[in-house]
Amino acid sequence: MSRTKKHDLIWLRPEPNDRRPRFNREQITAAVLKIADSEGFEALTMKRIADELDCGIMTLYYYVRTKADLVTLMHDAILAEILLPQLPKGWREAVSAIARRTREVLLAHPWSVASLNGAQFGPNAMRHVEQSLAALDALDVDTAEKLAFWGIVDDYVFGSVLRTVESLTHAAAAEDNPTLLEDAITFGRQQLATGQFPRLAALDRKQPVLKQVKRDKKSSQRMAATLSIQFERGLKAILDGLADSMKPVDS
Amino acid sequence: MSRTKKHDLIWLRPEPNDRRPRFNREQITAAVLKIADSEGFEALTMKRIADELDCGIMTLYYYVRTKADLVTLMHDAILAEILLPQLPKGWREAVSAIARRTREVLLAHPWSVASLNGAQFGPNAMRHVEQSLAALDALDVDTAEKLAFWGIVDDYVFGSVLRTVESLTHAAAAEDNPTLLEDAITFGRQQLATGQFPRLAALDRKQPVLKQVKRDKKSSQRMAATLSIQFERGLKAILDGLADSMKPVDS
DNA sequence: CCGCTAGTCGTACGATGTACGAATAAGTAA
DNA sequence: TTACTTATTCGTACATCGTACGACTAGCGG
Repeated sequence: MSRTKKHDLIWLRPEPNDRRPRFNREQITAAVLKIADSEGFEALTMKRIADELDCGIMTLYYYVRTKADLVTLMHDAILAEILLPQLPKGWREAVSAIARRTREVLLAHPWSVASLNGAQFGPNAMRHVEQSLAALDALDVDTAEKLAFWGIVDDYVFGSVLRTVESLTHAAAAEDNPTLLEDAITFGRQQLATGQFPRLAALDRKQPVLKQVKRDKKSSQRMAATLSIQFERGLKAILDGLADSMKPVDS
Repeated sequence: MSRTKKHDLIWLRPEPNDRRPRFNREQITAAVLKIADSEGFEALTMKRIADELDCGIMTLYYYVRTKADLVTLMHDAILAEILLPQLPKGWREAVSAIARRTREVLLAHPWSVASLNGAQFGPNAMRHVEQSLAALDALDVDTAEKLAFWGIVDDYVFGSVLRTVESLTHAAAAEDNPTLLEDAITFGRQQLATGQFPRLAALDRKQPVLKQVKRDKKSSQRMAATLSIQFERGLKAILDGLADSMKPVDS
């Protein structure tokens, strides 16, 4: 297991390099992100990570106190990705840009939303909040109010991503287990047949939802586009509503 | 372990009652909910559940194929709770009522939001959607549009609850581990001291966030009230915005 | 050359979900 | 009654997981 043997030839002996550990947190975070992105959050095993880095499992615990720490690192990395290099002019555009960016990044790492139970507030979280406040600089209200404003938008973004990820997960599950989809359809039909759901039944009659859909690239793209439009609509509605709520009637 | 011994006295022998299993899913669901509510989602162990029901662990697998099935049952139970006995008049009031109810119930079962990865669509989910559509009966748009409308509101509600639960979790964690809170404060101060966060620093100067707060019942209530007001504000903004987006300019 | 200690990681343990199949008892047919 | 069937219960065994403990190694300052 020892990777550096005692050799006589100097060229085979590593240069004394200040006694550095083999890894640093950045490398470990990168490995962890890679695994989570390509194999899903549940594939994140200490063993899997150690294999990826080609080290012993327990070595990881030199860099990190617990597996939860790794998740914290992952979240902070994500928040770094969310940061915009610069904000567009105008608070509305700025807030929209941050919201869109947040959505994109979270969707690119579908495990992120599901796993943020008890996420810790790290350096990049602070940067993100600061940037969100900066987006609202032009607004003539106090900081607490800006935080509230931003919170509402963020709530919507997170909720939207949450449900989107949810539906993508289902789609994926249906893809590699067709029986599941079949069963779901059967169940849906049964329920509609009870007559308890007139509105849903009517919808299904007009444009059948309960049907086997061939999932090809085209349909996925169309679905993504629909979801994106839906998101924009909600975002616009919220911003409109909030903008209204901020200018008092007497102006 | 056998709970029914062979007795000679008839009164001690159970009446032949049609060979019924000891439990049904309803009872199991109830037990599971009870545990999750009182001890948290992570306390939900097959062993813990079996103990609660006073049966062997493997007995559970007669009623349920996998632990995930239990979670599915839990979610459906929650959705049942969310159903309103009747809807208020007027779409705005109806939608608000459903949204508030959803929030209340989800907050009453904080594990629900965190655990809804891959939740299955059950009977009560259908009822919930149907009711949400019913709330929008008065609107003169087609069903797909109503679904979109409802989706946006639901996204916000979920996101809001998600973040609220998040902050409650943190508060609880800080409570039974004061060191954690201390560390967080130290970290925050360090970060602010770097000067990278002028807006946050200004906020902290005006009304210090980074301080030890004695967590008593009063302060929890005040926090809950604040969060609730914040929620209402967002809800109003969304409904205003959506209502606007639905009446075309030409009327 | 010696002792120290930063860094690595093998071993061991307790906890978990669940596959398998044995044990039991209720019902049915003889 | 007796024997057979089968619904229901659950003990045992196992693979997998996170991680505590402590042994080992190698590079450093003395």
